[in-house]
Amino acid sequence: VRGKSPHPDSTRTVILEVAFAEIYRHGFQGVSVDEIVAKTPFTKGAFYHHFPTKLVLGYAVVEEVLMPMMVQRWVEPLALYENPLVGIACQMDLLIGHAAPSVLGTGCPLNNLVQEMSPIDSGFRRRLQSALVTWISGIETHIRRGQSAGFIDPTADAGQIAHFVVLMHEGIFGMLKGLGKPLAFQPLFASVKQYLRSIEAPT
Amino acid sequence: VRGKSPHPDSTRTVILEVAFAEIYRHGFQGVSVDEIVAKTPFTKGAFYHHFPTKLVLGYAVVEEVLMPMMVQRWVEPLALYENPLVGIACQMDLLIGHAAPSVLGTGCPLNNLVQEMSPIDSGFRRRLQSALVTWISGIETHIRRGQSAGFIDPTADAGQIAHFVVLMHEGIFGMLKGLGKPLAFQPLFASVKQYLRSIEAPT
Amino acid sequence: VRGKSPHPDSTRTVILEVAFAEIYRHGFQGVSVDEIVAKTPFTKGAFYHHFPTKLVLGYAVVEEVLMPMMVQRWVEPLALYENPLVGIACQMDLLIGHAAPSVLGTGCPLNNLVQEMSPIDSGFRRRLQSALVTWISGIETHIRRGQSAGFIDPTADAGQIAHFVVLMHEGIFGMLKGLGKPLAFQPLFASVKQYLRSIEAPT
Amino acid sequence: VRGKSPHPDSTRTVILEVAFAEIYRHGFQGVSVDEIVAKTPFTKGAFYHHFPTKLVLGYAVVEEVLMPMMVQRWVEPLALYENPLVGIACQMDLLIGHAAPSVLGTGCPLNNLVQEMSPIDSGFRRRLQSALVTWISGIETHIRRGQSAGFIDPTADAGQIAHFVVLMHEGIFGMLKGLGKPLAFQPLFASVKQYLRSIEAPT
DNA sequence: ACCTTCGGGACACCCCGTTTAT
DNA sequence: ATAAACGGGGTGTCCCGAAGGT
Repeated sequence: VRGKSPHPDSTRTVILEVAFAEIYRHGFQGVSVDEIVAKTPFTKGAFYHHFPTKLVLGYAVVEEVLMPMMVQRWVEPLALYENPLVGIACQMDLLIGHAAPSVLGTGCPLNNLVQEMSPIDSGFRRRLQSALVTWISGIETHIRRGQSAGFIDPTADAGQIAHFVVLMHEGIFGMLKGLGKPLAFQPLFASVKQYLRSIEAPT
Repeated sequence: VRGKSPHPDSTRTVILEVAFAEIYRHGFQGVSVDEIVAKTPFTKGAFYHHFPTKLVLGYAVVEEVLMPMMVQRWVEPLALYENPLVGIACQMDLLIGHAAPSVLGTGCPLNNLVQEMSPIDSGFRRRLQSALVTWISGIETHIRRGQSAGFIDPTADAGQIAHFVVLMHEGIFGMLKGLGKPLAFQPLFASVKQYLRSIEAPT
Repeated sequence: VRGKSPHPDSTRTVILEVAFAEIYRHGFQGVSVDEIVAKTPFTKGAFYHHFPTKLVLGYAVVEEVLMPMMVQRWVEPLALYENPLVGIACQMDLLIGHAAPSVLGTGCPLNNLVQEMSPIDSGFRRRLQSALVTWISGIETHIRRGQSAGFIDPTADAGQIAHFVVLMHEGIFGMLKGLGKPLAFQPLFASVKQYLRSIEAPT
Repeated sequence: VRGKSPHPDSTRTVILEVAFAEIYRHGFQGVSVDEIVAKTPFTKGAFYHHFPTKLVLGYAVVEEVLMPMMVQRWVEPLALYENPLVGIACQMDLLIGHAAPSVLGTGCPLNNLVQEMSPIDSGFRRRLQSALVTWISGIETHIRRGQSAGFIDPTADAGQIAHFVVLMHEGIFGMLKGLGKPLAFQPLFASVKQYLRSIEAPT
């Protein structure tokens, strides 16, 4: 944050966002630095001024773009719902069931990177693991709130539920991507709702 | 099938298996033809004698190695169990819960390729989709058998259940890969069993 | 020229010789692989088929081009002279004093590489050291012959003389290169002859 | 020398000295501007404020660091000796024979640059030539003094001797660098002394 | 004036998947 | 079935200029 400029570090930010979009679509190994800079108004010289290597760019994308996005999309909105189980189902229906078909074919950005880079590079592994844990922890907090508020079976293990909720998100993304048919969402979503009902507090 | 040789097409088979192993670990884009042939007793010339391009090799790996393997590991063993729900749980516990930790870090071969290649190449997409559908259909057959035999709620949608069962498999693989801790299997497995119980036939 | 040709591996040889010439003129660090291949009828792909890295090419140039050349130019011709001291002086006069001025400005190939690469890379250092030792040993053999034949003071240390003879060769090359005036050869050569006279056998 | 500042031109001086040291070890082409500035407390911007190009820096290193150093190390000390031949031998023994082994492996700064840059760039060539001539002239002055004082054969050509003395310095540096063994100094030094004796004034 | 951050392209070395000649 | 050759592209570095703060 330098001086009075309104766009303090726009170059870096622009590169990060473009890189995120390209990595999202072609994978980290499938994108070249040339392709990324070609989609920005800058050159490779500017790129390597901000990021020493492509790998470091990848790390920055995870930390500065992907992780905040996961929290913003999947955790924070839950605060708007009194019953977190309702929130989870509604958000899933909203962000996946009603998403553009093109997005569904590309899957979940976090899941994509986990599948591709976790076994290859430990730097990625650590950061992606951290993102996953953050996501799960965020869900867990809301599950506990739902237990306190009497919506969820208080004897259930909140952490275990949170893990499974995230698993179902990743699983849905993966299945839609693999099946290539957005229509597959409804049956899968039905099973999700059935699971969520099974952990409601007994009335 | 060349005549008197006891290993009719050993070259092609060896390449396929080596390629499968390398692709499994580094991804399709992360492996080079050189690396693959270096792990076989053959040369690059032999490689291009059997496969016109790297992409065609990838297709052959999916069709001739990966897809049979999925059926053999996840569908056929279910025939050994009277109750398919028990079979699903037992196989999952056996092949994932008791697998070597190194395998868990590399995930599910099918899921890996789906995540990496489905959005990039339509040839891969079709073949991987076909593999997924085959897997799901195989499960569905056993689910129907379980309904007929009175183990599973007969009013449930067998196809929907089969989809979710596969989703849970891929989800577990993905979560274990992302969390990097094989210990995460037990809590996830607990949720899987809870779901399976929820679709049992009412007694 | 391929097949039953008497030059079975011409590509590698051509690259080696072109590389030697370029390195001779611009130094190893001063030449790019692109420049080298541009001066051959081949492409970069062919280059990296024969040499895994630029460094390995450099090693091969030392071993396969430079070292044989030193022996051929500075050691073998001495066999033609009954008195090796005469041979040393005549060869020096012939190969340096009457060489094209352009050659003198570029110095001695061995000395050039020693100055540039010895302190930087141990692989170069070992090979260049070996070339120097070979040169010195060759000279020493002829010095001993001269002692047996009664031309050289038999009490002198043949190895020490050989070292100094090589030193004078490198020194002359270096001075001519540094002074940039081929005319400087005569006074330097006069001192060389004076030294050689000082080790003649006493009459 | 700028007036009231206590460090008149420290930035430029610091860069020059760091550059000299780096060029000494890796050669001019082997050092990058980045490496040089990284070893100073300044940035690349400061560098290019003082030196328009890397080449100009190289020229400045020759003129302002290397050349004064040569005079100071190899010419001025000779004034301390009544007999310049003794001075030459003693200084050589002192500055080479008793130098740290690490220095010997890096050779003579002047010689290094001559070998590397003289054939490549005329600006370097002129300046290095000038440095060499200065060195030789300095030696020649002392040789004449030695002739007047009766230590050196008065019929000898002082310029020729001076050239050969410098040749021997460069030759020794080159041989030690190439052979990689500081132990080689003694035999070489013995030959040097023998040459020096051969030009003594006849008694 | 001095120094810094930022950016620009050209080019470095090396590897890629592939074809051709043998 | 092979070794040799092919180019185009991979990441990263090079030297340097531009705009602006102190």
